[in-house]
Amino acid sequence: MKFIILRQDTATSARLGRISTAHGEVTTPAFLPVGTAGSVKAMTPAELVDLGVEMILGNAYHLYLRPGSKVVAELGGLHRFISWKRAILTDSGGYQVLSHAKLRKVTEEGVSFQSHLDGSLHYISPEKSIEIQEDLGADIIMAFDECIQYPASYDHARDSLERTLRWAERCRRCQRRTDQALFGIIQGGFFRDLRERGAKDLLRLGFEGFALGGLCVGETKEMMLEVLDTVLPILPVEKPRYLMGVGTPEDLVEGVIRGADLFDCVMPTRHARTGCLFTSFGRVIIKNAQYVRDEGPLDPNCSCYTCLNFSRAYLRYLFLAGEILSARLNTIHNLSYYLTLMRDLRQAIMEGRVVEFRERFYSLREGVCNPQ
RNA sequence: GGGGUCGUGGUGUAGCCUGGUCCAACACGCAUGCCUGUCACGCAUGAGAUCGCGGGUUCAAAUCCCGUCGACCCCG
Repeated sequence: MKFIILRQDTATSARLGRISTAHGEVTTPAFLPVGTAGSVKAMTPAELVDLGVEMILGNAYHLYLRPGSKVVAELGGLHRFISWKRAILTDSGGYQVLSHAKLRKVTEEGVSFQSHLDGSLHYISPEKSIEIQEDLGADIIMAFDECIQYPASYDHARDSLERTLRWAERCRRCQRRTDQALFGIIQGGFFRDLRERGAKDLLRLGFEGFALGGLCVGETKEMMLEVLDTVLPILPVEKPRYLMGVGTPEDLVEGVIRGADLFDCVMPTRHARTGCLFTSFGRVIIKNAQYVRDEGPLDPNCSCYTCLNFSRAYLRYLFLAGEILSARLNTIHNLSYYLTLMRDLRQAIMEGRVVEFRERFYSLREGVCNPQ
């Protein structure tokens, strides 16, 4: 993997860049749709390409459990298995330590889980996570970290951070393949000194990119932005910065302005399936009764397939009727919205008008949007 | 013409025999919100029935009695 900065904004920390991988280039700032279990739910790879997706995210934990990372390796790796020719980044499975909290046991050595699929016992260590991710063969792989819930005590956040740092070092050391970029993950909860330590200690281990983890776990917007303001400035300019699990359209704008390059989030795809649609005016909850006879497009400013061809009334009907097409059309739109937002942000960086973009982005939402 | 069963929110039901704890419960539906390194799930909150109608018994009736209307069934 290679990363170059094409343009650095002067008024903000935003930057335009390009990641080159064996599976194509990714222009940053970029949003990665989430394809946890080897598929971006409801989308075909061809549709993702049409939307302009250059990299997707897969998950080591899920693919290890099913169909099995060895199976994927035997079938030629994840790209070939899911027929996705562009770039892939795999998550280490660390987040599942958090999301499957009930079933976990964390020790210095690693984490034991009970499978959420069949209850069988499994064990993932930093070494195991790297092995899985090398079997999957993504272009970018993540260090195995521990993501803690919010709120967390200082002592817990510190212990967890220190363990995550030791795990990061083990990940670095056990890496075999040289054609995959390994990113480290900065934890530290919402304590400024811990985040600073997490970043500085991780820098010394020499990863090819740096991620901020443990964000958007229940903290306030201000707290998250404070972490970004603390950590992003001390990261090396020449390495990609990745905000894991982030976030809302607003989060993306704020992240880009602070110098983040990569984002992934289930929000556009999951919300598509649960009827919450993103538009230039804010969120539209498509099941609401006010759309029952609404013949207009979901977002008049959007030129995706869904907005060009279907009415709000039809989208509402499809959703309430539980039609599969609802998930598909909604996902096409939400992903289109996210990808267009990122494309517009990149354009704004290129043209040196990031601040203006931000103002317009927020002003469109004032007063007009669906009351939250 | 005779006999029987049933009528409870939008839908389907529970409660009725053994009247009070039912200004009525459950499911689905409906309405509003939530969802941030994903079980196409899930969660929260809310609206909605004078218990077909009328009368009676009783301190008290969705519940017992009488009448009546309606739906369905059986016999003629």
